[in-house]
Amino acid sequence: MTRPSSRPRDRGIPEATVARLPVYLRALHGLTDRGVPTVSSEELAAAAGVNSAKLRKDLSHLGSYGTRGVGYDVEYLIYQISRELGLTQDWAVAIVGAGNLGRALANYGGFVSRGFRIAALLDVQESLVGAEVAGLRVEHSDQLEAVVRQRRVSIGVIATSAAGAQTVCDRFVSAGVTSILNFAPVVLNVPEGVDVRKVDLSIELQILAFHEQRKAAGALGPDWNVSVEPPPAPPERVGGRIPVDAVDAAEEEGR
Amino acid sequence: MTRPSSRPRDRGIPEATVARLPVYLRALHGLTDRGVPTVSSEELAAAAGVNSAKLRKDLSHLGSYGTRGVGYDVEYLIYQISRELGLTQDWAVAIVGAGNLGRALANYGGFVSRGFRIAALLDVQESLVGAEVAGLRVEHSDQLEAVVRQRRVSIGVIATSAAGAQTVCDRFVSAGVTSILNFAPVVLNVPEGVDVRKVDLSIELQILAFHEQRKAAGALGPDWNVSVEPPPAPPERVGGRIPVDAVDAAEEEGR
DNA sequence: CCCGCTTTGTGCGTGCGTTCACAAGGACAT
DNA sequence: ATGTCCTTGTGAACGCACGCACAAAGCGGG
Ligand SMILES: NC(=O)c1ccc[n+]([C@@H]2O[C@H](COP(=O)([O-])OP(=O)(O)OC[C@H]3O[C@@H](n4cnc5c(N)ncnc54)[C@H](O)[C@@H]3O)[C@@H](O)[C@H]2O)c1
Ligand SMILES: NC(=O)c1ccc[n+]([C@@H]2O[C@H](COP(=O)([O-])OP(=O)(O)OC[C@H]3O[C@@H](n4cnc5c(N)ncnc54)[C@H](O)[C@@H]3O)[C@@H](O)[C@H]2O)c1
Repeated sequence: MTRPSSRPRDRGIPEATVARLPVYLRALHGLTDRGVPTVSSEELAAAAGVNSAKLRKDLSHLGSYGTRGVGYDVEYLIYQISRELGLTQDWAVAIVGAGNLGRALANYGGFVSRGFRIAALLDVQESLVGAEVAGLRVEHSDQLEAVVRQRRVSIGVIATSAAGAQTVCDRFVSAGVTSILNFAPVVLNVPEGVDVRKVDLSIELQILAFHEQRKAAGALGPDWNVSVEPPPAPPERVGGRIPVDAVDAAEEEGR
Repeated sequence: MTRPSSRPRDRGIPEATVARLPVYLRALHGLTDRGVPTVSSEELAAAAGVNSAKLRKDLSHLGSYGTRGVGYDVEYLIYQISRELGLTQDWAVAIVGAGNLGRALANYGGFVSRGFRIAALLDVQESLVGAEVAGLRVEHSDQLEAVVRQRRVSIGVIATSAAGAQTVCDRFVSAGVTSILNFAPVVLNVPEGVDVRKVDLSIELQILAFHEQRKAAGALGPDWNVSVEPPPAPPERVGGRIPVDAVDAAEEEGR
């Protein structure tokens, strides 16, 4: 009621919606490439692999950008979603860990495509420092804080071994980074206000395995995966309680 | 009421729970490595980064494996979760695409650690075929169907360019693979009964950017990201409708 | 100018997931 | 054997997300 604008009636966009906006955006880019000027919610939803009602509700959170009876103007919608996601500005990203994964990330074209710029690639290992990867020179991770401040890094990517992840995370945070993307198989501890997203290959595989097992189980009857051997330890109590304090510190390479 | 067993009262485990079981499993492995025999829901929850009530409810879906007043036997719980996830058996995985990412995946130790075995690494590019990566020889993707059948591959990983992803996916499916992990920035089309999980770096970054922008906006007042330029196209209608059929076919490198 | 067609934007019912809070259960000491 | 203490397992309340179904709105044709 306060503003006559047709934009966001409410600045609180549901998290589930935010996670889908990039998918819509990609589908829309595909449409512009093919010269399509306008798209209906039905068509766009199909391209994005979602329900059309869900798509419309998602878009309605940004404002009223469609035309009834016609659909959405592709270019305009791209602009609006991009702005909402913050892609109209440049984001400087620092990658720590120049191993297999870190180098693959640095070489990844899709990284740069939408407003994300790799500002630095850091590693602790001396033998890697100075090497050139994707037009970047690997810098020593001692420089982390300096690099973050000087190059206005706002997103940190952790591609180190699991052992180093929490330390790197802490340093990112103390340098002022409040958005972190973590590839190491560790639960990171961060203060309030810092966003962490994790990408965990091992977890994805395990989820797939679970469903795969289900499918197989259906064909073979119930209880087929119950081992003939008795469970390894009929939970027999022996020792007393052992206090566990720094549990989240010691996690080893991807289980 | 039918079975006296203390196991699954209900075989339907919530999807959200399944997604967390691997996290618990990892935390539990960390505990065994430190020789901890028993853990309370409070401690384990802290290690996994979740609410303890949620942890208990999650575990309760598998059965009643805790001891009141004491907690959970670590080894035993590891066994139960592993079995539920299907990790007590071996899963053969085939990776298609031996580019930067595919090679990083093949080299990834955490891949093999828990019952997952890389059965093949395939690529269409002749110059890559025959190369050795992580003890594997790259094979030509013509061999996909043969490899899947002969080596009992049940999980397919797609690490090709976006353009090739759907084709590879179709071939996986027709060869009988019903679980697919997709790294290409494409919405895959699969028949009922096939599970697809996607890992999309670009989406994760965009979600982070969204929240990062939010935080900055709070400090700078509302509407700060509204460009001074008028929106690129005051959605002015020109041409007529253009039918869009194969929308999901044409997607380009990660936007 | 009005009418019919198409598609948006959304109110509403439903179901899932999260969290609180507590009774029930088991271990250990006495 | 009994009491105390601790932790599990879960009932219940709440909130979010999804999808149906429809009224409102714009467009084009007559
Ligand atoms: N390779 C994959 O496909 C893959 C997939 C999923 C997850 N991961 C995870 O990503 C991480 C990296 O994987 P990778 O295959 O590149 O491993 P890697 O061993 O090849 O590379 C790790 C790099 O991080 C550096 N490093 C370690 N500690 C550091 C620190 N404190 N500061 C700065 N640099 C440090 C090392 O010097 C090394 O170069 C691992 O945690 C791994 O579990 C990898
Ligand atoms: N590199 C990254 O960090 C990263 C991150 C996220 C997503 N991705 C996505 O993962 C995919 C692979 O990335 P990359 O960096 O390894 O790219 P890349 O170009 O290095 O490798 C792609 C490989 O796939 C092969 N290929 C293409 N079409 C094929 C087909 N039909 N059958 C078999 N092989 C085929 C190519 O020959 C090439 O070797 C891309 O879709 C990319 O968008 C990459």
